[in-house]
Amino acid sequence: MSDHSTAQQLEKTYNHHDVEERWRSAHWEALGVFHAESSRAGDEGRPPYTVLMPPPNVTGSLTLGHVLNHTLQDIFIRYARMTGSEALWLPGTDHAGIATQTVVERKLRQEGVTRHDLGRKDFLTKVWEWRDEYGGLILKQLRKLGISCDWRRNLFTMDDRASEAVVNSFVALYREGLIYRGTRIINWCPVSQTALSDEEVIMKQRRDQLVYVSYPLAKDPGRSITIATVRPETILADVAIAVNPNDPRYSDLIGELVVVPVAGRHVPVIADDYVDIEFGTGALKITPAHDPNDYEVAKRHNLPAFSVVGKDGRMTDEFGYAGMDRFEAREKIIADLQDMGHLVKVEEYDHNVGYSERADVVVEPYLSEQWFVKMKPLAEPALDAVNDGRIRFHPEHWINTYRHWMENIQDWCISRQLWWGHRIPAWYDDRGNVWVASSYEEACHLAGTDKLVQDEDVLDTWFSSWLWPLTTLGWTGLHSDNEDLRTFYPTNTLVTGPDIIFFWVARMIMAGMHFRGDVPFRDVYFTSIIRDMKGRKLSKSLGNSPDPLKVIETYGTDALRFTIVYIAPLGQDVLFGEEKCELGRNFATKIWNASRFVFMQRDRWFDSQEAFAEAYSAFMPDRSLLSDSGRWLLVRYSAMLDRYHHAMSQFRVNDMVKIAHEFFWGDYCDWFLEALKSELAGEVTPEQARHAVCLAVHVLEGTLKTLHPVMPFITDEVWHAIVPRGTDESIALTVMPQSDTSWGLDDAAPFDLVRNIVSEIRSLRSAFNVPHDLRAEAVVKVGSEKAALALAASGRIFPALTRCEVEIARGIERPAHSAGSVVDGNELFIRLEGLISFEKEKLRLQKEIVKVSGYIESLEKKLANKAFVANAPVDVVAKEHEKLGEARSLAGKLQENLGVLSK
RNA sequence: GGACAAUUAGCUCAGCUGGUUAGAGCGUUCGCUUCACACGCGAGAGGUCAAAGGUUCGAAUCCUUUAUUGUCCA
Repeated sequence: MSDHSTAQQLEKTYNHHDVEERWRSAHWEALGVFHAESSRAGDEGRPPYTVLMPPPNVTGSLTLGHVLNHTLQDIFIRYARMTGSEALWLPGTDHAGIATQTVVERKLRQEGVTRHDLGRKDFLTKVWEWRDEYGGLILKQLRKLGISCDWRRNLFTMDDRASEAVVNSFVALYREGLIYRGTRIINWCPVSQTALSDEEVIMKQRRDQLVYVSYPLAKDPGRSITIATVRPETILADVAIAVNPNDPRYSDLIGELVVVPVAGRHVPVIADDYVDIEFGTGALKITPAHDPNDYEVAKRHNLPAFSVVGKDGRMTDEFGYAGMDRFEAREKIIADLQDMGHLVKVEEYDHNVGYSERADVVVEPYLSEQWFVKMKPLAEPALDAVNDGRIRFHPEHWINTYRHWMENIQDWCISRQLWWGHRIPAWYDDRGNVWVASSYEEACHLAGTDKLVQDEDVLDTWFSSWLWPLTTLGWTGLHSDNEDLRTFYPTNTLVTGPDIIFFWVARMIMAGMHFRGDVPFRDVYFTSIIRDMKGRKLSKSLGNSPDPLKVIETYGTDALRFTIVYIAPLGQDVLFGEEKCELGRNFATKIWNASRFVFMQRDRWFDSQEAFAEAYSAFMPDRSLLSDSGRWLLVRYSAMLDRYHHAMSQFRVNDMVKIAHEFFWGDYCDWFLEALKSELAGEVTPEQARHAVCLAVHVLEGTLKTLHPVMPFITDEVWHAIVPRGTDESIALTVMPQSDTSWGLDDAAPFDLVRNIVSEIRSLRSAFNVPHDLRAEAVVKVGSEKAALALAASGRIFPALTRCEVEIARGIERPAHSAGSVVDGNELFIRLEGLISFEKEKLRLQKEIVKVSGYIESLEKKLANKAFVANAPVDVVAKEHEKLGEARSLAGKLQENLGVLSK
């Protein structure tokens, strides 16, 4: 037990700084409250429930996207914990190869040093130093969100354990023939100077010049063939001109040699089906080193490939452009072609061009030797797992995207020409043979020599991320096994953005299926994309991304968490403005104040904390002691819990939050607590009063639990004030309430009538501009004995809620000088002598009658329709009859009232 | 060009398997410092559910086409 308990009184005003400081993550971390143990789960223990945190980038800092994503994960995990699961949330960070190396290199450049000056070893030392100093920032910021992961298990993708898994899985895949080394045209980023996978290339529309160039025939310079290209600078690397074999325009030229302009080289005209007759001139220049399709064509025709653009995006040719930037060279060669008379024309041309995701420059198709993963064999089981529902996507429609990618999958280029990352476990001997092994020693053993040089390249960061569901649970290779893996794998819910379906989600499924033989998770929840109020994506350059830490400072973490979930429906984009957090802040304040009120009543009706604690622990709602409002509350509470749990089972987190919010504010505060005020002020026995107070606390506590997953701080604070509780106890470890169906419609009906009458009286007062401080008299001509009982039981709440004394009457006529209305078959009249204008009241009644008549007409028409009566289900028809009966009765009463006024 | 999503009140969105007199929050109008809360309470105004066809006894909801917007893939 702790040495102190929390205060039983809440401060007069809610201060989120104090509250969130008191229950911050570090407090629970020190107590180990969010730790999960495989020993507590399993067949005899609690069911395991695991959430895998998408590892944030170590170079990152907290964004609203993180806030949404991690709040959702926290909601799933806290809900699971409170519904009996052994809930494990696995945190970690990602080493982000290119991003991190770029950051550190930029820092070094400010000191006037390049990584090459330092050398590989010293550079990596610098990166680790940087990581130790700044890499924890994002985790620190995440803790501010109050998220409940098992921080003991925090993993970094470059940690020894994760690295071991990377090496072992690489070796395993290589030995199965699923990893190979090959010369191919890959996407090259000239800024980062590394290969990229297809997924790291973003297609952007761009306007370029389509340049028409004529190539003279070698044997007859008077004749020429014209091609169209957007990359005239690569003319220097042309090895052929290709035409379609079925194109009559060029059939006589096939086999001829043409002269490459500027370069002066003679190249053949070849025929290949790949050429599109319709496009451009129907003749295509073939530049195998600078275009993947050309590369294939060249291979078919045994043509050589050579390159004129270097790793840095500058020309490397022998024709006078060497050293120029590729775009500069493009301008120059157009001018030169013009001068030499080869330029036919230039057209503006819109097309899509690949850009490097990180550096935002045009990628260069670059011919080089790289490592690849053969994807087809891995994709098949991964596709099946989603197709047959072993993995479910929320929202479901993302399956289409997933399926499309899986069915058209290309091999994955995994080597990166970087220093920061997992170095490829391949060694070369002096004859150029490659030896793939888990260690240098093993490679030497295989090669039979110790004169081996390791491959210079590192692996794509995603090559470690795709193992995340395995490595976070201690997997280091094919033969790994441990209690955590057995208990917590497959994990349950993955919350991530749809933008990384290919990068990450799909590949994790492949890795999970391949290495562990089972899906890595069962449900994938794709989060909304957060935009600004104008619908634009949040970006640093637009300056439209609010700093979550500042928002937290202003509104509070609970407020931010609540707001972002409240406005983020499943599968829709979210328009976020900082001021929307008022919604969450206002709600937090409401919770605070309502709780304060309830605690005031508790302290008024109980002599001591102990007396309350004793009565409360024994509390069971008792019909004979409850007021109608209390019974009504329990019905509403039970219905709320039903909808709440249902929403959660459907992954409709934002519904779940709305359901709890609506119940608390609308039902609990606006009706129950208001009724309770006047009930406690009236003639109640102390026993009834204490029972009512216990009920108020009981439902407050239950509602706090339902809100706890989304608002962890304030709910813990208020929960600790209910009865004395140690600071080592948490609402997070309590059990979520479930609905209780023993509270049914009969319990709700009496107070529902009272509520409807209260609303009607308020409307009438407002319609006739009755001064708010004027006490008025109302009469209800009850339509049933039940109604009479209900009004008698709750009569004392009317003056407080309506400033009207309400009298129950039978068989009376409409009182003179009154406004009248009908509520649930009961007639209501407010005496308003001197305030009522007969004309106004007549007009109001007439308007009402017109409205009801229209309604009656539509119902009559419906019921007169034989097809409707014949085809519609019986209960639907019955319901329409019922509606009609009620509407007719209402119209009759209104008509009668109007008659009285007209007399 | 293909696939997917969206289009409901001034704004942001609910409305799930067709049967409501179409809802909420914000904003707005009016009244209220009522002993938990003005970050509040109460009462209003505001919508031919993007358009046109179709299915059906019945369509905001299902189907088709069109328009607009967005995302992904060529």
